[in-house]
Amino acid sequence: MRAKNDLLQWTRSPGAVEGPQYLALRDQIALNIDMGKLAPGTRLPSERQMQTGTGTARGTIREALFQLEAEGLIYRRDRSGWYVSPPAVTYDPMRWAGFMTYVREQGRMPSTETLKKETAPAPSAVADIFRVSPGAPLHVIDRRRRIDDRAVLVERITVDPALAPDLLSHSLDGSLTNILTTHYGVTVTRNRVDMRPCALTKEVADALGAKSGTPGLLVVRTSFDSQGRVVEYDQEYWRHDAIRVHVDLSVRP
Amino acid sequence: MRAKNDLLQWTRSPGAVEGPQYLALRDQIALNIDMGKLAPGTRLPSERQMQTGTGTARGTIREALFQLEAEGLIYRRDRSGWYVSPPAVTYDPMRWAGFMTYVREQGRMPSTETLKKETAPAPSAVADIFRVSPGAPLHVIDRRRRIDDRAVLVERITVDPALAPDLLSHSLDGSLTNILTTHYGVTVTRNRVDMRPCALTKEVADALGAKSGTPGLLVVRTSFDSQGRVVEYDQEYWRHDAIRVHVDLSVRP
DNA sequence: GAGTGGTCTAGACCACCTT
DNA sequence: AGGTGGTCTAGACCACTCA
Repeated sequence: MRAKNDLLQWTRSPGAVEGPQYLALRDQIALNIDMGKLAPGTRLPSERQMQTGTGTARGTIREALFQLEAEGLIYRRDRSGWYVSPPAVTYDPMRWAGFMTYVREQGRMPSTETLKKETAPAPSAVADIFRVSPGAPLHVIDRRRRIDDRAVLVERITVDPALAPDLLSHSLDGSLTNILTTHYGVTVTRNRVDMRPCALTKEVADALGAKSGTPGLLVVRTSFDSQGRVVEYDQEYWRHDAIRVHVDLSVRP
Repeated sequence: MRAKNDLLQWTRSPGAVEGPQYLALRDQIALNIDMGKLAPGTRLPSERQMQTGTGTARGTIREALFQLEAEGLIYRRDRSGWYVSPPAVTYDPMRWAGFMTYVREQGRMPSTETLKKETAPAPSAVADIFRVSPGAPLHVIDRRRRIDDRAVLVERITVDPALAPDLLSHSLDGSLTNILTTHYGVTVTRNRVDMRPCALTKEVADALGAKSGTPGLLVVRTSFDSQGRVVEYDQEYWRHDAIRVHVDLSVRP
């Protein structure tokens, strides 16, 4: 029953020289976020609430929200509402630290959840990477990872059973590389990382509680041992607003 | 005058179990692109043409196009039309090669254009980076870079005049690092790179012939010399579908 | 000047989350 | 059960590109 949101005060100045009105609304909300009036995790008023008073169509309001989503300032939980994004964590591919480590280092709370684990025949694309014949059995692990209880990525890890036969009998909610090292004597000596913007497919989006098609970042990591064998092949689908990449290089004298 | 596009044959199967129709159209177009029926650079039929026959509203068609844009499969030229995206180039921050070099190595045609060069007072955020007082004069260079004639990024480079006094009198359409090395004896020994998804602001979007708010990737590079001084501060705004990042690391024995 | 995408309105119904 | 976002229709006018 209270004046719940100052967001609605965005009545555009009539004589303004500005552009489209959805950008004016975007600016309004962005300003509130930047000034800290809307803290991370806060839920925005509903789309229909933002309409009240203004003669604005709902579609126009949604345009402003999509814009902010693309910028990483807000995100949505499917059919629940729009929320202010927490700050992104920084990922440094040059360090060998795993998710649990570097998230914790940044003062955040990481957690991992195994969604599925099975030994399944290799699809041909993956078989090529492991240099086995298509259809050969490979361990496949699907996990979901959270930061401060917000799901930020799902990943599919593929491991060759030749290197770690009964891998799936372990608890996989911690560091996988750790298990490979400790229990199977595997040593990773080379790491390849590829990154590209993408849109989340329905399957991934569902697991993240997002809408299919929301922007994401695909990070593919391939680890090799000293003999050049692929140890671990990891496809990570990130919410695009949750990650930032940082690389620092010096010339070796 | 011909049957110009098979894209319109996407009449959804009536009894289908599938989801929203904009995703069906998305799949249709994506399929055509993947199969090579729509080559990179090809222009899609206009939105209103895609409507004809189907009883679909224009808004629904646009939703499919936005989705494909977010995935990086297509892009738009403002008020001109939708086009199939060319393949992305791969950027490896660990190599010290510049844009002109690595684009050429990948069989593509790079070009650079200087939009503006001036010596202007430092905004406080930038002054901090260079460790000068706010308002101190710094060289600022705005450039636009293309791959195969398509504008893919605009960048703003900031250089301390103390290191390169008459830098702006040079032609800046080539490698800037080259000029700094050759003419001013500056040696870069450290490079820091930061990356994050973003949305293109109006100013940037205009320079790229894109619509404000289209998804982008911000790459910030900071170069230092052996004494730890900032040599070059470079903010690159990329079309998100034009770049892919690749890092390869081995343990040093 | 014809055609394009960009913006906006004013409805509607649905699946799903929340309480 | 009520409210939320998700999808969709059917218009309209505008600014701009392109030939």
